[in-house]
Amino acid sequence: MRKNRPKYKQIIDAAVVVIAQHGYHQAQVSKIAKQAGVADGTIYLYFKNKEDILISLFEEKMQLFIEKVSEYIAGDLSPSEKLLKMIENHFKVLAADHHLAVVTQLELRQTNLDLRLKINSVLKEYLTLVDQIIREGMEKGEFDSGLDVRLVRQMIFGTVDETVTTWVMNKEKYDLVSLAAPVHQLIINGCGKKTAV
Amino acid sequence: MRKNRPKYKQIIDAAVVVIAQHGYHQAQVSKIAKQAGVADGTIYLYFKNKEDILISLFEEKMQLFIEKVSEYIAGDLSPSEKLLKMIENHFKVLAADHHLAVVTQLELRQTNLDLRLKINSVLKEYLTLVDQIIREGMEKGEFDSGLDVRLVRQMIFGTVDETVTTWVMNKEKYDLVSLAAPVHQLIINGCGKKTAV
Amino acid sequence: MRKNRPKYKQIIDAAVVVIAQHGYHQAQVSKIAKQAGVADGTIYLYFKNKEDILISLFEEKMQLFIEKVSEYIAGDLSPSEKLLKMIENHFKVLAADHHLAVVTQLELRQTNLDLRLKINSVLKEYLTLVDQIIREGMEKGEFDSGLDVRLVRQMIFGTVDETVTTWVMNKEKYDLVSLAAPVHQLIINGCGKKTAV
Amino acid sequence: MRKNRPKYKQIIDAAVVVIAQHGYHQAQVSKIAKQAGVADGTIYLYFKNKEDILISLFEEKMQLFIEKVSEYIAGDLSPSEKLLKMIENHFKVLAADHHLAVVTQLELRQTNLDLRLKINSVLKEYLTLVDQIIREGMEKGEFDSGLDVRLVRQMIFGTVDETVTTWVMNKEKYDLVSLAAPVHQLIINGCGKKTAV
DNA sequence: TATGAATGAGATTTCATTCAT
DNA sequence: TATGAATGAAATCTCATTCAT
Repeated sequence: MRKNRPKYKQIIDAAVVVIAQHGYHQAQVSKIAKQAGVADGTIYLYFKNKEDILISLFEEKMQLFIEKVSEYIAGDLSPSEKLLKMIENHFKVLAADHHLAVVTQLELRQTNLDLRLKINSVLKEYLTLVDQIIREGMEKGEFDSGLDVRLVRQMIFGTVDETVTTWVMNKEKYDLVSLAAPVHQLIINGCGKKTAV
Repeated sequence: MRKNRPKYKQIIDAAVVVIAQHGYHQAQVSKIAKQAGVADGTIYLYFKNKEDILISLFEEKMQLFIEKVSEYIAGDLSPSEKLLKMIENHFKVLAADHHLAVVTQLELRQTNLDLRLKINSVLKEYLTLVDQIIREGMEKGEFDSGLDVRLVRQMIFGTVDETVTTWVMNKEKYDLVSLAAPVHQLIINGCGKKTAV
Repeated sequence: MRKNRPKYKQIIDAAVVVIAQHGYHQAQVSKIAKQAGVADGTIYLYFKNKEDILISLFEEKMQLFIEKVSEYIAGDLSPSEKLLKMIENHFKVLAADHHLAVVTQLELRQTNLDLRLKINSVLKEYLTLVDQIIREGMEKGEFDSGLDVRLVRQMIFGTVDETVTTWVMNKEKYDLVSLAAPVHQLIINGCGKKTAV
Repeated sequence: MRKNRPKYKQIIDAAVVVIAQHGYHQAQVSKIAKQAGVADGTIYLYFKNKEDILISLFEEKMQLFIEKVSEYIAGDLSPSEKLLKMIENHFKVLAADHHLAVVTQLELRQTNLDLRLKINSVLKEYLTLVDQIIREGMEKGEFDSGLDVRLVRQMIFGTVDETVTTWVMNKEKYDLVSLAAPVHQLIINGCGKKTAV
């Protein structure tokens, strides 16, 4: 399996660094090869083409989110607590890796539509986990049972994503992780059962 | 003033159509010129360069959002109602113009970072209006007075934007405007005063 | 006759200024028109095309050289003195008009071959006057009767031209006119030591 | 070193041919590439840009002049004989290569000022050799010790250059090399009759 | 596996010239 | 005569990908 070959990860990490430092449009294959310490042609022994590097990069890094969140979901926290953990994890991973944050929030969005659709389908697995939390919350009576799962998922992901992007665009000059609690609160309020109307 | 000359709008509208139909990276100046019914060189009598077309396009169309929302804000609706109107307007404008929706949600995001920052500064005016609604809601006691305005704004814009993008990516196969009420409800719940905890 | 119409000289003078200030390749017709205070289209009422402006400019300015030299030739100076006068005049005219010097020595040489050939044919009249002086010198026994007139003319013009060009390229930081005497001396006497003076 | 790679000279020679045949302004990179038998992009592996091709071309060919003249200078000819050898060499090199003559005398002068200044600084090495001959002649008492070296150099180079240019413009229809002696004679002795020989 | 020299398609922008007013 | 908005042809350079070694 290609993923086990040493240069596979080497090239992906080089891509993250090069894209973060030079920007998506200045991240030529030759620059990535140089950063990875391999020849240009070697890239093509591990990846079908440049787009494949980016998708693989996204798949690889998305695991960092999915593995953790899967753990939380399997655990016996309440749905609201699971959501908090998920948001915290999302913020922590990106706050811990500046390059990755820049790449996922800013640079990778400059790609063509075709690539974006492929990235979206990688993202789907993550979003499905969000859906599971929402459904569990509704079933357990913690969230309003009349919620539109898709809309709520969009609210959650939209809010989280916009929060991270704004943070990156502001040069990460405030603490992202500490925003997890208030963001969670805003979302939970939105999902919460109406006490009395 | 260039904006009053007939070909200014003509070229911008042509750009929207061409970008929507062919995608950002296939929207060559010559294609836009042809669609606008002018010579390639004529484009440069109205716009400094290709990037300038896109920024102008965004500025021009952003007015469709800002003017309406400014009206609502000036009116005597409650903050919650103003927010609903804003969301409705946002969805209506984009639902009514397929090309524009594709361009703003998908194509214009493929531009380089530099252009995106310029687009963001145009967007700022719109976001400021959202801030005004949030603040008014907090002052009038309709929203929780302890809210972090920036976070709430990010939630609102993030949710609305994600909702529209998902709708566009799903080929607009369901009704966007009817999502205004439930999206608004989700947001209001998030902002609402805690009745009892 | 077009040359008598007021805007003819106005446009030529504008061309000299614009070319001197912005360089040949940045001397667009629209810039010349603006400097001359006329509309772009007006240029074409006086000149067939851009090339025609330049040739006319050269013809016009070449008169400054030819008229004077014709006078000297008609006078009763010795051939050697006539040559000195000619060189002096050449240097004086260019030293007195910085713009003209830059245009003739540097900018006008960047034109395409076709234009240069036309300019050369304008120059021919001037070179013919040089030939007359040489021939007269030979006939009067002041110059060696075995001289190849064409070669001598090339030496004279080549030396004079190279001297002016070097002076312009050195930002005209020394006095050009005072070089007339030694240049004349070199030409008349050559480098060889006079066996007896 | 790039100069040792076979395609470096191949491209330069192709440039000389293409420029001579089609003229400077019609010497597109793609034409040069085709003539050199390489792909357009290959040009840019050897040269920074189009201007770099021209400067390199000039540097490369200038060696043909400099090497020979350096030899003569090192030899034990008299200064006057060295000068004759230099002029002869200058004429021989250009007479032997029609394309090169057209390129250096006509086409390369149509370039913008910036490039011309760079070419001039390459030329400087050659002119320095001329200066050496002049100084040696003055020291050895062969030339007038009161000469202004710069002026003499301008006379020599101006005369030689003008002679070659005229020859090229006249379609090289007479023998250039046989002009070396009379040109040398003119320079050495001037037009003045020797009072005693 | 690994290399890296070579490939070649493709698009923005300028500016001399025209022509309807 | 005079205007100036509109025209449209034309060329440099980049960079993902290949393939002979």
